[in-house]
Amino acid sequence: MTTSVYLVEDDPHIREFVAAAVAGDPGMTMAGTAATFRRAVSALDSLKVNVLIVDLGLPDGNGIDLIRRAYAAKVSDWILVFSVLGEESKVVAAIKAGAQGYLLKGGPPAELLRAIRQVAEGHAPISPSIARHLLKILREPEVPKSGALVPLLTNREVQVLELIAQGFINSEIAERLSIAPYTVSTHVRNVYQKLEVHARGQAVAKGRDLGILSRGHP
Amino acid sequence: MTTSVYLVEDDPHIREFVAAAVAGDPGMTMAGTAATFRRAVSALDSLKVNVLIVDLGLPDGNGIDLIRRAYAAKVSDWILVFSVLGEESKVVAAIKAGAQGYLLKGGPPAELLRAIRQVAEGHAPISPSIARHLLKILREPEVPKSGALVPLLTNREVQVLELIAQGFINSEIAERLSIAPYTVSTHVRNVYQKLEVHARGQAVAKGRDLGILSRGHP
DNA sequence: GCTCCAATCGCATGTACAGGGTATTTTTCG
DNA sequence: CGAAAAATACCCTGTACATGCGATTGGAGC
Repeated sequence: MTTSVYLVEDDPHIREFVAAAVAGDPGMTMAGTAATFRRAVSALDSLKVNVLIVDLGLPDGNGIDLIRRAYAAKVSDWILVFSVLGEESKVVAAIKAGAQGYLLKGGPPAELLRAIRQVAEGHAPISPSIARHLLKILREPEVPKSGALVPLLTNREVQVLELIAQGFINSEIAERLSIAPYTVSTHVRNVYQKLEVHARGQAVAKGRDLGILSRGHP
Repeated sequence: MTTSVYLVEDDPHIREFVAAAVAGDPGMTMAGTAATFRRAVSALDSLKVNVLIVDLGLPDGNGIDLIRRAYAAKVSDWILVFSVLGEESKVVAAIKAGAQGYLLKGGPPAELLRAIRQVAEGHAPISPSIARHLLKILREPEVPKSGALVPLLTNREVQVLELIAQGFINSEIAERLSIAPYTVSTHVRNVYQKLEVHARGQAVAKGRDLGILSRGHP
């Protein structure tokens, strides 16, 4: 049985390169390619292949998001990330989104083919440097404690900020906390001052960056 | 420079097998072996090797604990776990304890030697099945999706949302994107509709949860 | 007892925002 | 080329927001 491959990659050179490599292997066939995030997304509907290869450096969108969609839609048995150096920070996000393998560009063609063959056989191809990155991440799962520079919000302020992140307006927050809307305003103002922001959206963003706000459930 | 190897393994057959394999490689030397947890621990004091290989299936003790001690005592540059099938649940624990690589028994001798050479060169040798296990673990914290697909924002909408997360008001966003404030309003409205939100803070929160917005640098 | 601070409540002002429309141009893709 | 999608632009209305200020209460800690 042949292994069908679908490639999402913006660079035409790499696209042809991969296509040629796959076409040259008797056990594989190219099921198609997409050059942009948007095209890939619209192709997902009617797509059904064995291996989906995604380049994270797409010009028009979020490769992680694409992986998540493809994974949710079960368009492929396996998803491989094909990325350039310097995007290692996206490794975990990509894996969480559903990728089984993570390859770095720049290797010889044989390595790519070997990786495709590996996933088809149920293995997980991961570049050595990526594997090292994974180990590091696993070993230091919790290090958001960056010194004591994090502004300390009071309990109430955190509660208010959390409700802001959920889209409530001040009067609704007041209701939920059984306090007066004026008081909510005060809390909001104090949050702004401590986070050095001046808008609700910015406060939410900074609150997340600082680890004050917990993530939701997407 | 030769790579010195120390092996902790209870099965005499495997011990001799590994010793023979290492001895047969001109670039490696066996620095010693230990058959039990107790012996290995007492050997740690005066041990100093390049690669420490630990079998997790020791009869008299906790291999994870041994790794932790060895890691804390810095007795080796690298620690490899050499385990039998079915002990994958210990993978994460071993890695957190300090192991850099995780191999499964049963492979050909060449694979073992290759792994030792890999760690000596700074790579992380991980058996394919172990790698798959790691991926599964990494992916598990991900909350199961409720079927709803990730809303698809256009480039402009993402840009606008990013600027909102940075605290800019619509007119400032318009300036930065060289468009009319009215247009920004339109984009914001479209973002709200797609994300099913109705406030700036909520949009930022959801954008982050969905991976549309990248995190900042806290 | 006194101080500090979180938490509470209040007012006033000007601006920004959300949400309802509609319509044109530019890009993209088949 | 022609259809579709994205990006652009505009208007209006009522409400929410940001931000200036002052003030009281209750608890923690010295």
